Order: sequence, then C-alpha cells, then structure tokens
Amino acid sequence: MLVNLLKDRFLSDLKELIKKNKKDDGKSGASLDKIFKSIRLEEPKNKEFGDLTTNAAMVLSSYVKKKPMDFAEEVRSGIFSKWKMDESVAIINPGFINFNLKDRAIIENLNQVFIEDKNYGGNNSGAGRKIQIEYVSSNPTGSLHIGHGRWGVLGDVLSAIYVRNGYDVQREYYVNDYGTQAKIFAACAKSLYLKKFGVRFAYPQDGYPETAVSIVAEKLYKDYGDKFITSSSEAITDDIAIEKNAIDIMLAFIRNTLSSIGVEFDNWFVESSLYENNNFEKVIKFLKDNSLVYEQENALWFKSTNYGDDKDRVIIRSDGNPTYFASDIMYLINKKERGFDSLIYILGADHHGYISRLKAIGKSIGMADDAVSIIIGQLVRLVEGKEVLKMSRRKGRGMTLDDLAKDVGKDAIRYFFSMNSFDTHMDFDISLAKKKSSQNPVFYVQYAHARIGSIIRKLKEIKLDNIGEKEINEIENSSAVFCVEVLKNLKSFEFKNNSERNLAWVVSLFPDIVYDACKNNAPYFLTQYLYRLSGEFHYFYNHNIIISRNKANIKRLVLALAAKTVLKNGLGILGISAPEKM
RNA sequence: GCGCUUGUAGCUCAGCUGGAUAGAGCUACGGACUUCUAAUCCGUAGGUCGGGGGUUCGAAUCCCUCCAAGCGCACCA
Repeated sequence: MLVNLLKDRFLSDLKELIKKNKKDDGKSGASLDKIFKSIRLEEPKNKEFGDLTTNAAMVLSSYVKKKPMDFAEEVRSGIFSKWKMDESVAIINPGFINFNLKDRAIIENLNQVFIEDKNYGGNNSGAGRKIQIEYVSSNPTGSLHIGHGRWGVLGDVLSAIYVRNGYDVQREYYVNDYGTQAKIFAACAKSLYLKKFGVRFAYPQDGYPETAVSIVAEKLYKDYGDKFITSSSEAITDDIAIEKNAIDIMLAFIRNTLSSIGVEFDNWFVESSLYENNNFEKVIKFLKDNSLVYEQENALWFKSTNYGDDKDRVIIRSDGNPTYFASDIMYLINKKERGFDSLIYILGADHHGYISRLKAIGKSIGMADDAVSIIIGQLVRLVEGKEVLKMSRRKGRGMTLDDLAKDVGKDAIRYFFSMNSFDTHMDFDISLAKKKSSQNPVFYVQYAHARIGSIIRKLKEIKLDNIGEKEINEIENSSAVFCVEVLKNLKSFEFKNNSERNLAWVVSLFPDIVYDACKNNAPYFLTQYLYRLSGEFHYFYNHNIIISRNKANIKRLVLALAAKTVLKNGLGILGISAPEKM
C-alpha cells in the first residue's frame, strides 16, 4: 500500500512532533486521538495541488495553539523534509500542505506489481479473522428479480474484496424452507402437478404467480411422474415430498440464475435445519433462563426493546407456532456458534426494518456491537426509456433476473451493479442495458486490457532488437519478473511525461483501493478505480508509442504490463472477464 | 402518523467522519486513424448541490424546518 502506509507514517511522525511541541498534561490524550481521526492524507481533488495533501495543520492548529500556516511550516521542516520520498512541499492558505512524490518512489512501488503479480493489490489486514457475508437469501418460492441480482453481485464482489484483504470469508445463502410461505408454494405446485393427471386441486387464493410455479410443476411431473400420488383414485399425495422437491427445484433455478452471473455461495443454509434435534426447545429454554422473554396473551415475547429495538417481538404465537423472528434468533445464535468474528447481512431496502431487531438479537446473546453489520441495499427500479415499470414479484410481472442475465450478459450485469454505492436508488434502464455499445463502461475497461494484449501480440510478431524470447515468454505467461530487473537497473528513472507518471501513480494506488473498499464496504470504489485506470491507460496509449520499427520502449512496456496486471486483478475481483482481444 | 434511504449538469452517478475554483461518464457540438485495436483520444457546452433558516474562519457535507421520491411500520414469511 502506498497512501495508507504513508499516512500511518505521517501520523506517527506527527505525534512525535506534537509531543515535543507541547508538554503533555496527561488529560489531552483522548481529545488528541479524536482530532487525529479527522486528519487526512489523501489525493487532492485537484491534481494541480500535487500527489497528496493533508489538512493536518488546520485540524491541529487550535490544539497546538498556533496559526495553521505556522504549524504547517513546522510540519514541513520537522517531518516532510526528513522524508526522502517527497519532492516539493508547498504550504497554501489557509494551511494545506501539498506535496509530490519523487518519481523514484513511484517506481519502487511499481516493482511490487511484478513481484506480487497475481496477488498484487491484496493485503493481510484481515488475517486470522473469520467473517460471514449473507446475501440474496430470497425465498425459494419464485424467480429472482433484478434487485436480487444487485445484492448478489455486490455480496459476491464484497466477499472477494474481503478475501483480498486476508479475511477468511464464508458466503452464505439462507433458504427459507420452513413455515407458511413454503407450504403455500407447495400447495401451488401440487395444484398444477395434479392438473397433469386430470385431478383438480384448488390453487391457493393467495398463491404465487402461476408462471413461476408452472416451471416447478412441470419438472416435478417430468422427473418424478406420478411418484407423489400415493393412491390413484383419491389423488392422495405425499405432501411432504412435494414440498421438499418443489423447493429444491426452485432453489436449483435460483442457483442457476445466480451462477450464470457468477454469484456463488460456500454454504446454502436451510432454515428447517434450525428446528432439528430439539434445537427450538433448547433455544427457548436458553432465552427463558436468561430472562430474555416473557409471556403475554398466550404468546411468548422477546424483550428486544431492552436492546434497542422499537418494539418487542413475538417468538411463539398464541396458536403455538413459532414466528419468523424465532428463526432469526436461532439463526444468529447458530452463526455465533460457528465462530465468526463478524457477520455481514446484505438486505434489500424492503427489509430495513430488520436492522434494529437483528442488532437487538446480537446484543442480547452477548455479541459485540460492531460484530453484526447490516448493509441495506436500495431497490432497483426498472425503467424503459422514460416509463417506470412497476415490478411486482408476487404478481409475476416485470423482468426477472434470468431474463436480464440472458439479455445483457454476465460482464455487463456485474459491472453495472458494482458501479454504485449501496445507498443509490438505482434506475435500471432496460433498453440501455441491452445495448452493447460504448455507452456501457465495462467495454471501456475491458478494451484497455485488450489493447495491452494487442501490444503483446505485436511484440511476438516483430523481431525486436531489445527484447528476447525469454522476456516474451514471461510476458505471455503473465509473470514478467524481468520487469523487476529492468526497474532496478534504471540508474536515473524519471518519467518522460505526465501520462507515464500518472499511469504509474494510478497503478500504485490499487492496493489502497482494495483496502479502502473493504474498510468502507464499498465495491464501487473498485469499479470507479478501474475506470480511472483505464482512462489513464487509454490516454497514455494515445500519446506514447511503445513499439517503433524493431525496438520497444522498455520503460513504457513495463508500465503497460503493470497496468495490465492491475486491470486483470481488479476485474478478477469484480468477477468480470479480462479479454486479451476484443 | 412514525421510521429508514435518497434528492448534485438534459440523463446515470461520484464527492457527504466540514476544507482550496463542486467532479466523472453518457448525450449535444467541433476536431484526430499511411504509425502497437478510433469500443480510443483531444476540445467546447452544460450546475440557485430540492427550498428556507442556523452553526463556523470555511457547508453539497453538520443541526433545524419544509417539499418531493422509494421503502418499511403484523401473533406474514
């Protein structure tokens, strides 16, 4: 990491400087920590101000009782002048400290790309920590809608980001196969299934749309024939088997759809398993023993208000049946027992009411406050031109995720859904998504990668004076270690122009982006970064010739190869292909 | 009625743990292929940051209020 490491170093140097500056009165430690949290070392909005900027002098001025400009001067002489990496340090009113890195410092960073190669971008900040991310978890009672695609992609990419940060990640899908909705779905399937045999069984009034169910009934019939009919004349069926198989079939459809856009899970957790081995009774006993519940009007209530929820919740209804919330409790206890350090739930905005109650459960069973984090993803609205298409899953209208996946393709869908923050209410323009035009930024990024691919092909075609077989082989196997030597042997490396330097700079930022994307649970950092990198590369490509006649400009080639590795690794995290040719 | 989220350029979005002239892309208009892929590049145009108050040296960012949109407020799952 470049920026984050520099920042750490800067902050610790700054602490030293302040110690010298001010006699510690022993009381100010806490407030100083607070001030330090608002210190930034980052790229300025405007490139003219340099590579990096810090607000430290302004933030600290009142603490050290000095004018920002004066303290900035001390920071410059006391810290930055001792760093050998910085080039020029400017202090600008009202107290910004701006500086540029020496070209050599950027080059040394570039070396890491070739040393770490496929692992470049990753770090070990999460080493030894087990984290679970649960996402999609749509009821297996119908096909997925487009919103599910968004959670799926975001969950998948977020998982990949955590993996790259050294975490031990488990991706989980929670299957609601228990309770009334599953029963209703099974009854729908049964009705359509029996129809095949000319037997009438009323379709539930509040049932699911037939379009979704009919695929399931069709498959039940095709795969099992009359297996579920236990008595021919009365049309008596094995309802338990129908329910189980209907749900399994639906789940297989869901799995296929998700798989078609590259969204996979390590674990498909079945709700009904929570009720095995008298677990329900055990959990209820546990809750009673810990005085977390009370009885009222024949129902059993969970005291969630004690833990920050806005109302208490029923666990066992007055008719004796457990509520969905009971499953939530058992599920969270189960997750805790599996030994995760932290849990992430990605929920659709239609479930935001869950935040407080899930957190309440977590607290009540003694989990740390920040151990359970819930990410709310806003819904996707379908738009065609200017017309808003109301989608309703229960009514079976609107485009399904499966339709979209087939229309748009995996790469575009993943890029599109990774582009925005979770909080964005997205409008998904179907007609735009279907266009495979340059309006779709995924091509822009992929094209950058493919262009470098074509440089490599050119290298092979032409006999070059300064690049041998060995190097070309290395490049082809995408393990261009020779670049490390090239970079090391450059006696005085300076960038010829801004496009070279900017490209190298952006390449060097990749590990910071992977780190920050994780800290902020923000997959879109990556997407935006890759777009920026691609832009930087396209500019570089248009302004610098790498191969002329029978000679390659080695420095530029190294730069292009570094960019290629980062593009490939970045697209890899997004789960998007990095084509050699387009 | 209460709560969560959002409101930034014609469109889609960044920026929101306060900082320097508010940034990209798409669209529109004008340029660049005898040279490693023009799915690219360069340039121009486009903004009362939903409205109004407040806090501050400084507000798109924090607070209050109003308006608008989406979504929730079950002994449904």
